[in-house]
Parts: sequence; C-alpha cells; structure tokens
Amino acid sequence: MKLSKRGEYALRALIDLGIASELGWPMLQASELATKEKLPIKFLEQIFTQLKAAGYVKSRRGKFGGYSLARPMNQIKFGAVIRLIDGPLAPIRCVSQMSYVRCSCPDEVHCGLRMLMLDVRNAIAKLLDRYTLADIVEITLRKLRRDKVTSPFLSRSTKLRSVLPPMVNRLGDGGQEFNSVGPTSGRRRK
Amino acid sequence: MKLSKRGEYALRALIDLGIASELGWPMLQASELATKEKLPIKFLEQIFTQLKAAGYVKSRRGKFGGYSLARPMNQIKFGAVIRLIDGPLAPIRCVSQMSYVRCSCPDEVHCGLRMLMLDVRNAIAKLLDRYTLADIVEITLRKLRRDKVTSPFLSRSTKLRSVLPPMVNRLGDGGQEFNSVGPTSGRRRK
DNA sequence: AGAAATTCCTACTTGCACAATAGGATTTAA
DNA sequence: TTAAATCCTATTGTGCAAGTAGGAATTTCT
Repeated sequence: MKLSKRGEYALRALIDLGIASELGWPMLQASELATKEKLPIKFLEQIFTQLKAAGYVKSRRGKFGGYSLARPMNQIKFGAVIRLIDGPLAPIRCVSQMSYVRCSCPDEVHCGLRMLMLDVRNAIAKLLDRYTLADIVEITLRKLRRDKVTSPFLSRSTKLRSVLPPMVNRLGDGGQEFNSVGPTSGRRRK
Repeated sequence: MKLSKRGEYALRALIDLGIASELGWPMLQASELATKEKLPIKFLEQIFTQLKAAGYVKSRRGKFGGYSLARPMNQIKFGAVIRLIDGPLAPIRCVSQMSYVRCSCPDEVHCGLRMLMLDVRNAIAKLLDRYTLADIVEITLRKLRRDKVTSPFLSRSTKLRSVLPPMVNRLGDGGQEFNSVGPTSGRRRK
C-alpha cells in the first residue's frame, strides 16, 4: 500500500509548484525545490522529465530557467499522477479499472478477496481521482494563513528578492492529531 | 499502493480456511490450498508459519495434519493481517497511525501531501480495520449460494469424501462489473 | 516397527525495481 | 564568454519480493 519515493517527490514538486504559482512565482528551479524539501536534485530532475513528458509541467532551460505547471491546477488529478509514476492504484490487478489483469483464482466473481480489494481500490480512487492540485493548494494556503505561517517554501533565493526568515517548525511536532483535508476541515463546495 | 503476493496469499488462505470451516471442514492442508488457488506450496508454508506465529492459525503436524483458524473469525481483521505481512497501511509513514515515522518535509502540519495521504490512509484503514474474516466469509457464501455454485474449493481430496465435480468457471469472465462487498450488495446490519 | 504423509526449519537463489549517483551535453541570460 | 540552469544516458547499489530446495521432526495407518 505504499507510495514510492519517486511518487512522493513528484507530488511534492507539483504541490510546491502550485503554491508558488498561486503566490506569484510561476516558475521554480529544481535546485530550489530540492533544497526546501531536502530531496536529491538529480533524482528530482529525472522525475521532472517524466512529469514533463506527461504534460504536467513545462520547463525553461538555461540560466534562470526552471519548471512551471503546464496546465490549470484544477485539471491535475492526483490519481492520474500516481498512476503515471507508480502504476495502478488498485492493491491487486484484478480489481484495477484502468489496467485490469486477470488473477489466478479459480472463480473471480465469487472471490472474497477480490470483493474486499475492490472496495479498497474504490475508496482510494474516489479520493485520488476527485482531488485536484487546485484543491490541495487552496487548502494548504488557507491553513498556512489561518496559522499565520509565512509561506514556508517561498523564501525565494536571495538573488531575486529579500530573504524571508527561514521557517522553523513553529508548532512542535503535532505528531498524531488528525488534520486531514476533508470533509471536516476543508469543506469544499463547487 | 500494492498488496504483495505474500499478503495476497495469506488473505486467500485465511478466507479459504474460514469458508471451509463454515462448511464443516475446520482443517485444510497446505497442499490442498496450494492446488486450489494455484500457488506455490513451499511459499505458502512459509506464510502459514508467519500466520501461526501471529496467532491467526494453528496447525496439526504429521499425516492428515493441516491448518485451521486459531480464533473466531469475527476477531480476525484484515487490516491487522496486512500490517503483519506487508507493513503499514499508510501510503507514507508520516500518516501511519500504527507506526508513524516523521518525514523529511519542513512543516508536517501544513504539508498538503500529508493531508491528502492521511485521507487515503484513513479510507483504507476504515475498510480494512472494520471488515473481519467473518464478514467476508459470510458474504462469499451468500453469493455462492445465490448463484447456486457448488462451493469451489471444497471438493475435499478423495481419501475422505466423495469428490464433487470440479468447478469450471461457470459464468464467463464478467471482467469489469462492479460487484464489491458493500454497501450496495452486502447490506450489513449489526 | 516401518512407511507414508504431513508440518517445520533453515538456507539459498534469482530477478527486479527502487533510489539514487555520475558526468557531461545542451541551452539560455547577463 | 561564462555562469547557471535543464537535458540526456548510463551505471550502481541494494534491498526485498517471490520463490526453490532439502531435509528434520512429527503423526497416523498398517
């Protein structure tokens, strides 16, 4: 049930790109992102290549180049991105809607495991195919503002702007509390 | 988001054990199971060892030995079994309730990815920690009976009982239709 | 007692995919 | 022309999933 590092980094990158964009910085450099989120640059580059090929981001080369989103945030669904990077959402292929593969069990229709896993896959897909980058970015920004946090990963490098004080873990760990995206907090209407 | 083969086989084994038990065969042999579900015996043995160590099954050695469930089916939750075999349900460790590990992002509390993945993990856990072996067995049996299928994996080996006609894929493939466990079909009341 | 059938135990293999790392080629801006 | 970025290709480590293999220990039947 795991999301690969590759997948994780891809999503982080997109989210940061989204937030940055929303705050007026439509383009970020791989190195910036790698620094902020503490992930290996070269690896991140590869991931961007993949995201670019799939049409999620575009790039500008050369000095002061970088990456930016290639389409409106409300058209970037997490499910699709994860499928691109990590493959099917379904726990087992015989319940995958997008890339079904028959399994070895004698009678698929009456397979208890399949029924269960179908429910799981549907629960996952329901979330990931509904939420768009726009949703997450909006919710994140709202939370940041509510808590008066000076946007963490947007102290743009010194060359272009005065530096904001580095974000320092203001609220302890807050380890175990539930603060998910919805429906409790992020009451979303359309 | 994948369930390992090991995990899959473990669940299949438990479900079959449950169904068999419900039909009056409280004990199955590894070889029987391996044959029916077409999975490698030796591998299955290892898995049973693990299930036994965790107290899900018990075994009888020697001739006419086998495995049987070690506790009531309604006390075997799928979530727990999967955690045992495959580790945490959560897509990323920083949203795992049972085995949390801090992630590398600068501000966990305002991390968009974390919010999203927390929802995913909760959706998964809600299902897998609610459903018990009893539920799945009951539903499977109901379906089998509704469709008048002579219970597939219970043509017990010839030595002990007359053989039932081998199950032959009665209903075509039925590939893509939704037949999950609930709430649509398996209307469950308590 | 002995043969047959089972679980139990330990070790090994094999392949593969994840997670990088490395090094340079190419493009762009000042 | 130089610095700074993306782009491209190859390579590596390595850990783990998914088995294989072989025999030891146990139990039952004859």
